[in-house]
This record gives sequence, C-alpha cells and structure tokens, in this order.
Amino acid sequence: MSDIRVLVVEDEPIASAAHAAYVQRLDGFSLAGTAPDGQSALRLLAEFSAAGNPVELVLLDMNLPDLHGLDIARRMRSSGLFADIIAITAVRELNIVRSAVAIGVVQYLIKPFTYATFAEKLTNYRLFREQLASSDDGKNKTGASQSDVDQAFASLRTPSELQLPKGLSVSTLDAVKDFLRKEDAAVSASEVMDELGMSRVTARRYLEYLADAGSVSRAPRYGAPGRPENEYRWTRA
Amino acid sequence: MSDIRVLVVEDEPIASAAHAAYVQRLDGFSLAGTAPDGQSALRLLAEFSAAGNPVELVLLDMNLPDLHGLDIARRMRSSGLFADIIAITAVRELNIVRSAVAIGVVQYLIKPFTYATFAEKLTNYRLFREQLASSDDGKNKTGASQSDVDQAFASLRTPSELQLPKGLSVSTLDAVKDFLRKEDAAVSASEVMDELGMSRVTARRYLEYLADAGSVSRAPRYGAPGRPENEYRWTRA
DNA sequence: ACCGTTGCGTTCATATTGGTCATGAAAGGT
DNA sequence: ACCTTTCATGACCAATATGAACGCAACGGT
Repeated sequence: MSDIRVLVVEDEPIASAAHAAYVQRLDGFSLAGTAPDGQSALRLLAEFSAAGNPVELVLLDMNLPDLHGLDIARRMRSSGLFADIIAITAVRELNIVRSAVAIGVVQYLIKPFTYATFAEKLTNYRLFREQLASSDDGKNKTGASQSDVDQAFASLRTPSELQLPKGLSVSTLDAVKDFLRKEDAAVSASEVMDELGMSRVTARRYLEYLADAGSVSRAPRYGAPGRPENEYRWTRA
Repeated sequence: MSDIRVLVVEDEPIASAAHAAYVQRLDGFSLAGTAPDGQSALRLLAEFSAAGNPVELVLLDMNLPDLHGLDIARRMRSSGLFADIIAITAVRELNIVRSAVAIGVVQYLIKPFTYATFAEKLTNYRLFREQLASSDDGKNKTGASQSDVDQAFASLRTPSELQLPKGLSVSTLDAVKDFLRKEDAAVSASEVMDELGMSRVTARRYLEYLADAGSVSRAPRYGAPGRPENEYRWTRA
C-alpha cells in the first residue's frame, strides 16, 4: 500500500517544522507539503487535487492567522475536498470538538503533544484505512458485515498503548507480544501460561488488553467439551 | 440533559416507520420528523434550524430516490447545517465508508440490523456527547486534556456489549449472525454446525434465540426421512 | 393403515475455562 | 527503615459449549 499523503497546516514555523518532521519519520506516511495559513492551505489542496495527486490527510491547526480551522474544514467540504482531517488545538477550545466531529475530523490532538502521541493517532488512522480496504477489496465477495465496520472504527479509537492501564507492566506485555508474534497460529491463554511461565490470570489479562487495543483478534475455540476457550491471534502489522 | 432531536431520512415507508419507532423507544432521544427523500430532508433541516429548534442527529439512508446520501451530507455542510449523521447503508456499498467519515458521519449501520444494534450505536453517540459536555462545562477550569478527548472518542467508537440471556456469548452470536446474513438461502442447524465447527446443540440454541428475537424466520423442512428439520432464514429489515 | 426406520429436537449433567477478589511480594518514594 | 504503590498470584464462583440419552415427527415399505 502506498503512503498516505499529508499536508501540515500550522502558522508557527517551529511547530510546523516539527510536525513535518514527525510525518516524515513515520512509516506509511509521506509529506505532501506545509501551509502557514488557511488560504494557502486551501489553495495547495485544490492544486494537488487538480493535479490528480490529492492530499489524503490534513493536520490542521485550529488557530490560524486568517481563518479558524473549522472554517477551513467547512470550505474544504463545500469545494469538494474530502481529505480526512486530524485537528490540532490548544487546551482551551475544547467546546469546538463537537462541531469538529460533524465536519469529519477523525482525530484530535491537543497541544503540546509528544511524538509518541502523534504517532499513535496517525497510526490508528492508518490502521483504520487498512482495515476498511481489506474488508472491501478482499476476497470476501459477500461484503463486509457490521462487525467489520465496527472493528475498523474501533481502531480509530485510541488504544492508549502508551499509557498502560494500572496493573500491567511493560516488560510482561513485551514478553506476551513477542510470543504472539512468534506463533503463527492462534494461541490460548493456557498456552501462553505454559510457555511463559506466568499464571493464567496474568496471561489472560494481557491478552485481553491486547484484544481491546486491537493488536490481536479474539475468537472462541469450539469442538471441545467445557467452556469455550478464547484463542488469540496476532493481527497488527 | 434534554433529548437529542433526531430526523429519520428513509424512502421505504416500512423501514422509515421502523426507524422512527426505534428512536421513540430509546431513552434520551426524541423524533423531530421523517423525510422520504433528500430534498425534503434538506428542507426540513433548514426549517427546524431557522425556527431555532435544530435537529442534532440525522439517521441518513444512503440510497434515496433523488440524491445519494453523500450528496445530502455535502449539501448540509455547504449550507451550514452541522447536525451529526449516522449513516445507514446496504451491505454492498462499503467503499463509501471512507468518504462518509470525511463528511462527518459518526456511526455506520449496515442493513439489515436489529434493534439491539441500532440502540447500541445511538447510545454510544449519546455517551460521547455527555462525556464531552461534562469535561467542558464542568469545574475543570484547567481545560480538558488529551485523555479526556480520547475517552470521548472511545465511547463513540467502542462497541458496547449488549445484554444477552444467560448461556449465550456475544462472539458466538456474531458468528452465527454473520453466517446467516452471508447465506441467502435458509440454513439448518446442522449446516451451521458444520460450517462454524460448533456442536449441533449450540448452533440450535443460537438459532432459536434469533428466531425468538425476530431476526430470523423458522420453518420446518420436509421431504427427507427422519424428523423434520427446522430451517432458518435472515429476515430482519 | 400400520409400523419400523430415521434423523432431528430437547434435556441434563459435565468439563473446562472466564472473571473477580483479596492476598503477598516487590519496587519506589519519603 | 517505614509507608505507599504496583503487579502477579491463588482460590473462589460463575459462565458456556459439549456429549449422551431420550423423545418425537415424518417417511416408506408392507
């Protein structure tokens, strides 16, 4: 799959350069350009679109000298530019989140943010696109089902793998992830317990977390007597 | 908090009435009206908006006689109508999901769906609104943080578990439902057993549940020796 | 018409696992 | 050194698919 073309819209030069660098540093994305204000952003978007090389994602700062981010989004939609938008905003103006969602903002970044947070949001977006593409173009001629769409939307949601929930540790999580990646087939909690020497409760907790985060898929294993055993399979590239 | 005003846009009278009934049955929502095509939908939205009583959520069918759902959404945005949209579509046109997201579709429902699915999506939307309102208006003068926004987005996009009778599991039910939707012809319990690898008893239990819930029809299949076999067919619109 | 045959519907006990709680050990801060 | 916080564990109860056993309804040959 080719890279997702990104336009960075940000008036402050230092922040703009930082965002641009972030994009180039991230796999699966390529920088289409940068714009310091709303007018030039709209012009650039229109030019790329006319050249048959449209921008697919806009990192849009809400505070710009000439236009507010919401206005830019509105004008984009009015003129038939349907690039997805990740909004970047300062802490105070949270009351515009709802309007932003209605215009098609897919993610929301609050300044100041770290590279890790940035990478998480963009990666979620990429996973969303990939899941949609695979359930659509794939061999599944019968069409995708509600659960497929739900799962795609779920990967757009943040699996805060940066900030682990209480009770989980990084090293244990890495061990479980490594084991899952190594195994091609689906594994059960008991198998993880045996292989890694941890308790079943612990193994299950980490597997469950990974399932919620979207990194692994979870399905019951039928055929044997007893309560069905969940089996987990690594899905994330 | 007052109810969320909903407009139902759907050309088929039976489906329209069903969706309207669903809305009225659901806590926290009230029906603002119904529209059978795109033109009247846009007119109604404009009228409500002018009367200072705007619609906040639109249940928008994608297949309408005059305009495609995406066009309606686009015109809404162009004319300054920023109601949120839950898209309703048939299985085939999944390729428009991405465009839909860009115009601000917050949820996606695939026909045919059950009331439970419908209620889940709308409830998620309501939770999203409430979380946003509480973290904004609340005492938290320092403003909301990234995690607040993340949490709100999460409740919009996380499939919430709906209540099932004891003895049934969500994933198994999903598997059976997906299989039934994929098969156009009526299927027997034995066929479900073979295809999904579960036992005959289990398959039958889930099929019976779906039949009781009204999602599938049940009829005996004659012609072969032995006790007649029930066959199940997906019917829910 | 009758009756054996056939295969599914139905019920129940059983086998395992999922989930939760409180406990214990280790790590980190004061 | 003491207290607080964090994470893994063991033991418990609840949940859920399975298999076997029995009953039932239509078919088909006599």
